Amino acid sequence: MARRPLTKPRKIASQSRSRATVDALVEATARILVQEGFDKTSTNRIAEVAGVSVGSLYQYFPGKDSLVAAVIDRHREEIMRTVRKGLAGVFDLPVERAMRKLVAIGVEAHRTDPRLHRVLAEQIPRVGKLKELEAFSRGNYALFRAYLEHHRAELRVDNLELASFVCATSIEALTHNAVLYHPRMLSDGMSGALIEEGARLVTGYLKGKGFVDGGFMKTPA
Amino acid sequence: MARRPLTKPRKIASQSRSRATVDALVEATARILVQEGFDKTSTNRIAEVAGVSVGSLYQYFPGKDSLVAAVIDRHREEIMRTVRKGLAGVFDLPVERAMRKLVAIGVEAHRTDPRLHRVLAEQIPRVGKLKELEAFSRGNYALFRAYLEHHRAELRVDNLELASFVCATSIEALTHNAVLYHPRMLSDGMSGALIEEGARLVTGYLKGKGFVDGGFMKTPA
DNA sequence: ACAGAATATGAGCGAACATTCGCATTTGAT
DNA sequence: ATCAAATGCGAATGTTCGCTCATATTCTGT
Repeated sequence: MARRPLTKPRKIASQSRSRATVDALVEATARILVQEGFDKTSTNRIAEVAGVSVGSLYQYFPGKDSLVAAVIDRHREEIMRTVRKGLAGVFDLPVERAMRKLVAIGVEAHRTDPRLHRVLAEQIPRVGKLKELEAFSRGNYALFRAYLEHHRAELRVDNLELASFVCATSIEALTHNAVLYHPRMLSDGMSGALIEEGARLVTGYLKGKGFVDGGFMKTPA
Repeated sequence: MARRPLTKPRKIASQSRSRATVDALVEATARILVQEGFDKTSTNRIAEVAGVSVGSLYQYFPGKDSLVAAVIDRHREEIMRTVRKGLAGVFDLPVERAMRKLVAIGVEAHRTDPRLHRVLAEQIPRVGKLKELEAFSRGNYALFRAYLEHHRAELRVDNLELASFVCATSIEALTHNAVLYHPRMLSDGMSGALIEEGARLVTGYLKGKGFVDGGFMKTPA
């Protein structure tokens, strides 16, 4: 009965089986989010599905939101793993190929558990994870900018900041929307078409400085 | 006391002052959404801010969600008014100018009460308005496609469907993100720069069919 | 085998909310 | 002036849900 008041729910973790409990809880949260929706995702239900009791839940998580946050973190890490893997070598590729690769990576990343991705994307504001998400975006965006600086010679843009924003935003939106809302656009070999178009979009933008009034494009030096 | 049971909350409206009540409720909902957030937006609070009683609220709205839905509809209509106004004459403009105009319209549309727009964008999934939003997107998207068909001769794309998706998605994302998350990008005369870049992005995509391996662009016929 | 720490349990408390219903007040027509 | 319908009121009700705590079970080192 040497029970010191564990009033404030702890977050400190595990020595053996508690690991399993934590995993089960996070896994259950993800499953419920996908299959039953955010509203049905109550602490009691999570515990039930995880096969543990609510009490145990509160041993490791201060509340429902932190459970969802854990799911988000887990998902994001999985995505980053995909991205890092794909990013290898891209830095030294010439623009056209690099862009094609980047769009492909975007598609691939969004394909990581799309149903979960969609729910999370929709419910992130609710959990106050927006800040982290913006940070994440800014990261990609900075990475992109670094690439552009490195390849400045091949480009015909003067404002790299703006160009990074334009490209990163477009690629993100394109892949996000395609995967989540137009899945049939990616069935069969169609995904190649999207990648091709996306790459062409940003490549043209980066390499072609604009139109002279007749409809001509200039060629990079 | 000829009181027939009004149990089921009605939605039928007004003959005079009830109009004011309904307006006050919707207006209060919008104000609370912006200033206090979705979570604080309870029926009681809405009634309080609107200066009416909860009972009256339930006379006209079956519940909190329908209030939010009303706000959404109202906002969307305002946006559509802006868009329609801007769209006049665009249909017959040549590609480059049309695109510039379209991006400008996107910026303008998102500037309609950006704070409300942001909250709504974040909370729409919660209210089950996603279907309508998708329909709305598809509308713009169809409009865009119609434009492309009309100007097919000036273009160098073979898949109009795909091209519409690429352009509409990019413009939407660009303007949305710029207005809501990078407001300083539009202060001063900077908005011109964004419009210029966005227009160049899609125009280049539509008119330049792609690259030959050396980095050349072809010129439209 | 034993003690104490770690972990697990789940009924139940309490706060927040949505919603109702009996009644009061206003409006519009006669 | 009078009445019925429309509108408005808000204390009271019921439900949902997060969260706690007294207790039970398991684990680890000795």
